[in-house]
Amino acid sequence: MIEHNNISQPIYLKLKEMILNGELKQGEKIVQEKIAESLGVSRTPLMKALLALENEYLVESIPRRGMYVKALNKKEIVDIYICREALEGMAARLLALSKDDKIIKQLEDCFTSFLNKEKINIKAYSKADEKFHSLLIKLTGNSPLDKIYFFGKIHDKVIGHGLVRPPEETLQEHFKIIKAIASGNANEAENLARLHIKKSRELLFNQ
Amino acid sequence: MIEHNNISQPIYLKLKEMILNGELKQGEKIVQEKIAESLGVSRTPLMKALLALENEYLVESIPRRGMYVKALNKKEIVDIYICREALEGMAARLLALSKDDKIIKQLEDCFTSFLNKEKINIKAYSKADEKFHSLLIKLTGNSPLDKIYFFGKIHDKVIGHGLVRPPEETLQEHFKIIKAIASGNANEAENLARLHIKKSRELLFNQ
DNA sequence: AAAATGTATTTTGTATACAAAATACAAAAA
DNA sequence: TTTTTGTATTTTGTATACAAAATACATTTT
Repeated sequence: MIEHNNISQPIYLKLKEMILNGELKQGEKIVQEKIAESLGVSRTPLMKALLALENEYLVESIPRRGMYVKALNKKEIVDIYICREALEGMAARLLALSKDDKIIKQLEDCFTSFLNKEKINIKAYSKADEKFHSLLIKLTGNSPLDKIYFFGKIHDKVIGHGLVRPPEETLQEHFKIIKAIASGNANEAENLARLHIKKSRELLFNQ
Repeated sequence: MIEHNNISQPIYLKLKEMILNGELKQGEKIVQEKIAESLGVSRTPLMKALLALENEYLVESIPRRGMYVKALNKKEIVDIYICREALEGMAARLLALSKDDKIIKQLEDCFTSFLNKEKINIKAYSKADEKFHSLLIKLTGNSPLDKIYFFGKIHDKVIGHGLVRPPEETLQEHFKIIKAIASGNANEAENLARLHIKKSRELLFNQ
């Protein structure tokens, strides 16, 4: 039966999930007919989804050869962190300038449940971390910024558990960033947000 | 006759050109069959090109309605400039840290022909300006950064002639940025690159 | 005349068909 | 055995076909 309501979107989401959870492995070739059949769709909407994923650095196309799950080398990971540094730094600056209590609240809410905890659940914290960083971007209301920030989920895949540094170390930093935003100190907010990413990058790089 | 060597790429380039030079107007609907026929191709490779353009903020898709040439409002233009501020600032920083004479040479070459000129040709300077800013990004060798920097050409379209401020004002600034990069002063390079964009943004905003 | 309804046309979204390029693999040659 | 060559198979890139949604437009109703 033929559907006409955006099959591409679910395919896109499904493939993204499969890539991020490792069901499709790095470097693996995506044979269109095979994947299309396994998902019960034709190659046309599948191709749309793949092109979207290519633009998110999750899939790589080699013309006349096929689509491959993007395999990130160390340099690319570092380069992605450098981009995040620039973008999240700017986001923190913008939020500090906006002075909106609701924004502070939402950012704090990511982490309040982890305060004064003896042991922090890594899985839960990792999710909160991802939420926080993506919120930082979204709350700016700058849609071009949001459009080019698609790296958030990538490191999840790169680093097994999704965290480069332990929660004990980063929880503090997150609240410092929020505090700087709340105080309206744009320079401080930007610097702290950048330092936060930079520390992780340097740790990854010197591994 | 059926071709099998990336028709999408030329279509993409052609459409991009048509959008940037105004042949396709902002907000105009792109009726696939019409464009496909006028380009002598089918809808399949056209769709690939359109999806690529969508990811570059040049085309907007409204599901089940069609693809439209993206019309940028003032907020979006400002938001794009904010992104450029973050990205080009970071690029200038990276180049300053890299300390490579060839890089300095290439950046300088963009503008040397305009030095000590009585009258500067706007068209030529506008092209040089675009070259400079895209080089700034490319020379970092950071491919994710290059991938997310696709705004360079957009303001060309937004601002008629492609320049927000007169060459007399910006020529100086460009050389100051290059000088800071050459001296290896990363903070200075980043600040100047950001200020350069910010000034144009503020001018646009207060129009 | 304006609004509502129904029908015809257009256009999108998806599936399928098919040619050419890429790949796999077996047979022949070195 | 290793390399080369030729053939069969697979897979991509493009074109086309077709159903459903969207749009246009004329007719009817108020």
